[in-house]
Amino acid sequence: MPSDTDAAPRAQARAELLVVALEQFAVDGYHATSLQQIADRAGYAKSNVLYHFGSKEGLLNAALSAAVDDLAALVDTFPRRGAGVDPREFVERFVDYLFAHRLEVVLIVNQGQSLADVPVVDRAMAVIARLALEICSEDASIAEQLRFGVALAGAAYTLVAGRTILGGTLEPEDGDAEARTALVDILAELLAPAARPLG
Amino acid sequence: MPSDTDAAPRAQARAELLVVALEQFAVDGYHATSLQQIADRAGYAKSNVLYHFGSKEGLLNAALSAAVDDLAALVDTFPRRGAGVDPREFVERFVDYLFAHRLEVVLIVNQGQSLADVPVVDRAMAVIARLALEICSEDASIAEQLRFGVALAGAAYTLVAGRTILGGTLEPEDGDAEARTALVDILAELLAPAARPLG
DNA sequence: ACAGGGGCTGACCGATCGGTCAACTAGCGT
DNA sequence: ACGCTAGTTGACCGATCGGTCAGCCCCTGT
Repeated sequence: MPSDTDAAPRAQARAELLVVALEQFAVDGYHATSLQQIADRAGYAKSNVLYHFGSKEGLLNAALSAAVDDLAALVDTFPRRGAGVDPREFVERFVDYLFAHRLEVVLIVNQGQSLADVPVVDRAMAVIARLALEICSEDASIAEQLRFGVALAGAAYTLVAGRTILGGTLEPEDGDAEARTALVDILAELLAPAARPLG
Repeated sequence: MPSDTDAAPRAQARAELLVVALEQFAVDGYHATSLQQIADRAGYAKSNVLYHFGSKEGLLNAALSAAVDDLAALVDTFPRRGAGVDPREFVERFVDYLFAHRLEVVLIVNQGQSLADVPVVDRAMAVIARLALEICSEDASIAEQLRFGVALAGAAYTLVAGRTILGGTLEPEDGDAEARTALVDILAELLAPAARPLG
C-alpha cells in the first residue's frame, strides 16, 4: 500500500519516539511514564522503543544528551570573573538555551535529584554545579547562591509549568519574543553582581 | 517484652508514616516512591500504611492537606490592591511559610502538573493560581507573570533541590536565618511593583 | 476471666512494569 | 531468484506495583 494516511510519510521512528518520550517525561515525570504510553502515543509497539534505545534509561539518555552537550558548551563561554564583562550577553544566550531546550531543562530541574543515578542526568547536574560556581565564585554568600537558584529554577519552571498554572498554553511561539526579553531582564537583575544594592 | 529497643517509644504510627512519606514523595517523586519503601523506612508493614490511609493517594492527601490549608489561609491575608501597602510584610510571611512547609511546596511545585488529578493537589494549584492573580492583577503583563513564576518556583526550588546541587545539606536549621533574610530581599525585589525600574 | 476491638501483619491478588525473544516483513545488493 | 539485514511486532517473562483479606497481638471495659 502507498503510505498515504500515515501521519509522517517515512520519518525516522527514532526521532518520533524521542519527541514523544521527551514531552511525556518532562510533563508527566520519568517514573510516571511507561514505555507502553510512549509507544502508543507515537504509534509503534513497545518492543520497537526497546529495539531503538535498548532500555528506558537509554531512551532518557538519548532524549537529554544533546541538550546537556549544548549546556556544557554554553557554560564554557561564561565570561571570566576578572574582566568586568557585562553578563547580559551571557544571560541572553542562557535564556535562548532555555527556550530551545525547555522540556529538557524542566525535566532535569524538576526530577534531577531523583534521577541522579542516571549518567546523563548526573552529567547535567555537574554542568549546572559548574555554572553555579562560576556565577557565584568562591566567596559564595548564601544570598549569592539563593539568587542563582531562584534564577535558574524560576526561569525553567515558568517556561513550562508556570504557564499551565496561569492557564496559558504549552506550545512555543505564543509570546516567546516578549517573554524572552522580560526573562532576560529578570535574570540579569538577579545575577548581575554589580547592579545590586548590596544590603 | 518491654518496649526498650524501639526507636520511638509509642509514637503514633500515622505521624511517623506521614513524615517518611512526605520526604520520600518530595525527594524521590510520588510515582517513584512505593508504599513498600515508605513502610520499610518507617519500620512498618506495607499493609499498615494502607490501613491508616486507605490508599496511596489518601497518604498523599494526608501529607499535603495541612500545608494546603495553611497556604489558602495565607493567601487570604494578601493585602488589597487598592491600598498601597508595602508587600514586604506579606513576603516575609510567605517566606516563613516556605520554610515551614518546604517539602510540601517542593512536591507541589515540581510534580503538581503530573498529579493534577489528585484532589488535594488540584486544590493547591487553585490556591497558587489565586495568589498569582492577586499579585499580578488583571493587567497581567507577561513580565508580571514571569516575575511571579520565577519568584515562587525559584524560592521553592532553592529551599530543597538547590541545596543538593550546590552540595549543601537538606536539613533545616543550617543557615536558615540568613537564608530567610536573603530570600525575603529577593522575593520583595521580584514582586514589588513599585520599586521596579519599569524598563 | 473474658469478650471485643483497634493496631498491625503476612499471604495473596490482578495489573502493569521494563525487558527478552522468535518470527515476520520489506528493501537491497548480487 | 536468492539470501541478508534492519525495522517492527506480539507473545511471553519475572518482578514489582497498589490493594484486599483473614487473622494475630494486646489493651481495655466490664
